[in-house]
Amino acid sequence: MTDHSETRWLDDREQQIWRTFMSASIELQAHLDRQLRVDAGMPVAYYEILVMLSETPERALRMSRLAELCNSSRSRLSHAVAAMEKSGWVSRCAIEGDRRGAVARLTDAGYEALRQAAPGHVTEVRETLFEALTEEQLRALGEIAAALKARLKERGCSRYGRGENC
Amino acid sequence: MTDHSETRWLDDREQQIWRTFMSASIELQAHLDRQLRVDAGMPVAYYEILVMLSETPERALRMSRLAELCNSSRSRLSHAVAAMEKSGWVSRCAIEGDRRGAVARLTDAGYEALRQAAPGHVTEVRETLFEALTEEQLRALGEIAAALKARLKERGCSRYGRGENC
DNA sequence: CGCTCCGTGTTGAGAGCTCAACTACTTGTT
DNA sequence: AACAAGTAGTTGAGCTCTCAACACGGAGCG
Repeated sequence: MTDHSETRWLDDREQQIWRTFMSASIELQAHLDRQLRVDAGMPVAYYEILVMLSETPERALRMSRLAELCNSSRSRLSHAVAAMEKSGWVSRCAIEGDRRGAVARLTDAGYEALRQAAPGHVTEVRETLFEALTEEQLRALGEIAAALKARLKERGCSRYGRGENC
Repeated sequence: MTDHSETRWLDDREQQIWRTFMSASIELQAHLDRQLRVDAGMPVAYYEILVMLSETPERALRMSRLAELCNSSRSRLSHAVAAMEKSGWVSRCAIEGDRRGAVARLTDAGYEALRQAAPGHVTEVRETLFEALTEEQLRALGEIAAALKARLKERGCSRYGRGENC
């Protein structure tokens, strides 16, 4: 609480929109996470990491950069990469010119795992998101999401952002 | 994968909408979770449970019903209620007429904790969601969320739903 | 009754996340 | 050069969630 005025509570309509939105997005994430765990043996967060790595020319990225791209904390990424290193999907090596740095590189096995996981995941995304919405809704969703991200960026870091890069 | 046809990949626009939407909703949840942990010492999932309990006349609900209302598995709720029982926010007691059942009841301390947590949370929701969107976007978001939930309900349980109630 | 099946709730193990603390290196300043 | 401050990444503890297994009571049927 920053102000000392009376709280402006949500009215019924706002409540309804709010709860529906939150439960829809949570359920969607949970659904996709379960699909990937069952079919590919990886949580969706790990999948995202593999995707980001696969989209670079070298299939490799510096840890800090990778964390940004994945909306992840450094800590979380570090744990995740450690776990995926055990699975043989990723390898870590030093970076030239900065002895602090570390680079995560997608291994061939990791690329293969991603190649096998991708079709099921994309199909699930298409069927649960894109086929559920009209073109107009899709356009609106893009704008809404962008507005929310902008809002969070503008004020998020100041008070309840991740302790990092603020 | 259910079909054997070629995967229909996401085009650039779809990718962009998809990633923006997911990262916006994840960040929003994380933001609100952090706010509640810092200011009220509870994760947002626990807050939701307290809210549901507080909205009933008796401030009490059967576990299974409470789980439904919170979009939670029975297991998760059981762990959560156990934790909140330790905090003194909730108490559990038997239910009459069905000796399997259990009822979670909001204690006075729990109600008080909720009363103190609510203003900060609601203010945060208003500022990060409602004030970020136009009226038109809000209306659209309500419909989009409803469509997504309907979609998930219709096909979710069949393949990757929670192992329960399917 | 005795049987099976279903529903309710709990439990424990293990996975992944957050937070804070820490090491190690780099950059900027004097 | 030397020191302070900042940056990169890791680590461990503690917490919450998931999953599978379990215990126990209820319901239906022979």
